[in-house]
Amino acid sequence: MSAEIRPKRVRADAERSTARILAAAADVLAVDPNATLERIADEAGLARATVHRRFASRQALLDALTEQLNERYLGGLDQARVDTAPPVIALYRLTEIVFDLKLGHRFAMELTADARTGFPALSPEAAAGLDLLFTRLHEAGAITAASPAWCRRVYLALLHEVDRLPADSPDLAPAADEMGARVELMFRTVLGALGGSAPQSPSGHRPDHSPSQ
Amino acid sequence: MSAEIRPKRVRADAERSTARILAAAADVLAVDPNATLERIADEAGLARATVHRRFASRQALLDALTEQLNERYLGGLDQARVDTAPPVIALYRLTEIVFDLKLGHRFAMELTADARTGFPALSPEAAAGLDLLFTRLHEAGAITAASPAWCRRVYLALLHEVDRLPADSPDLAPAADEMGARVELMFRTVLGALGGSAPQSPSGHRPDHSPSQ
DNA sequence: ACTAAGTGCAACACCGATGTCTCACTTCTG
DNA sequence: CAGAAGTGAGACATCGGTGTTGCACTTAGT
Repeated sequence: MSAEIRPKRVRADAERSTARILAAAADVLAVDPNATLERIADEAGLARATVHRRFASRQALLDALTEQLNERYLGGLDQARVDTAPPVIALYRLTEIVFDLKLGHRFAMELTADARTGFPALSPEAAAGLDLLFTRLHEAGAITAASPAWCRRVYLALLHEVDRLPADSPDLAPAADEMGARVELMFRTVLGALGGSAPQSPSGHRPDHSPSQ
Repeated sequence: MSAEIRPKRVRADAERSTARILAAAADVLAVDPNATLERIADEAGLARATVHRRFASRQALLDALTEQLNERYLGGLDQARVDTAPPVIALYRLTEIVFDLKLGHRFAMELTADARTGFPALSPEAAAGLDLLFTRLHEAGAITAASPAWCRRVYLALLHEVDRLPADSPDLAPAADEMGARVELMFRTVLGALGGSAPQSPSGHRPDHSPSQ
């Protein structure tokens, strides 16, 4: 095995291809986790061979996507000040951010599932971040659910459902922008699900009028 | 239409095989929706060829399973008196029944998803039954969520999560029997998620704690 | 107990998805 | 501008899951 020196400089367009593939994969896999590489390449506007050039195997692509996803989650957790801000505020902000990422939540949800389908798990760091948030929410009395793991599951499950909700659903009515409405619904629903009284709670902040900020 | 292959008269033997296959399929597919027919046959203790004898194709098996599932849901909806009983009671009873069915909720969840994966939809009748229940819940002021479709999605999603929750989760503590604990958690969680304040449950438990912390 | 139906086993063809390779062509980069 | 790196297109091998068939054997029904 000769010490092969791979080019340190990746050509700009190659990097762009990689990005497009990952983006396309996120989109396509969000809808159908069993989508073909052909389908993904198609969505990315590239040839299937190119996908194989950038990613040695389907699994490699999945891994890379998972990694990217986890990084973004991690970034979101950080940006939402999950560890320092008032937990209810942090939850709302996090939800906003996650929706803003526009990443396939169906795929993201699969991160919580076992690897039987070939999907790796949510990174321990990201899980820990979420756990911290829910622990703080519990301590603050904003929710009654005790175990962070359960909260995480519920959060991700509802995230998926809200994401998949048709834009013209009556439950999305109140807010002006659609994203805001989704965040609103999501926020309300998780808090309720985890035993917190979202809208009328004195400790909770009420995002009724201007939810996006 | 029934997807089963029945030449003339079905031998009791064969019928039993069919049942075992359907049961095995429900179990296996609940964990991995992409499981092999081999895997299913294995679980049923039968040869793969036999599966093909009873069901012309994988899709046929899926259809039959879906049909069976829908029938059970329908039976549960009826048994829970969704149309006449006080809606909150009906919800609790329905949840009990559905958990009792021990059907793969992961698979059941897929019923709500699009047919991209080859999974057919929840039958209109069953959907209508659920819709009726949630409409009545809304009218009774037990929940604030307006659209039955959204309620349905949340209900099924949470059903899946509660089903997949490890038996030793701290959130399952209160009740004596595990099933009861799951029903309890499920009941509390859906009502909360849909904007209702979880009342004293029919089983006598008080799920809400005073926010003394 | 006799017969028809059902099953296990193994072999086989088939199909779709994955992964590899080559070659002509395009696009970066220095 | 020139060479290197990247790409598209297509052919090709491979692999796993599906569906079929034949044959020996077991089981149910009357």
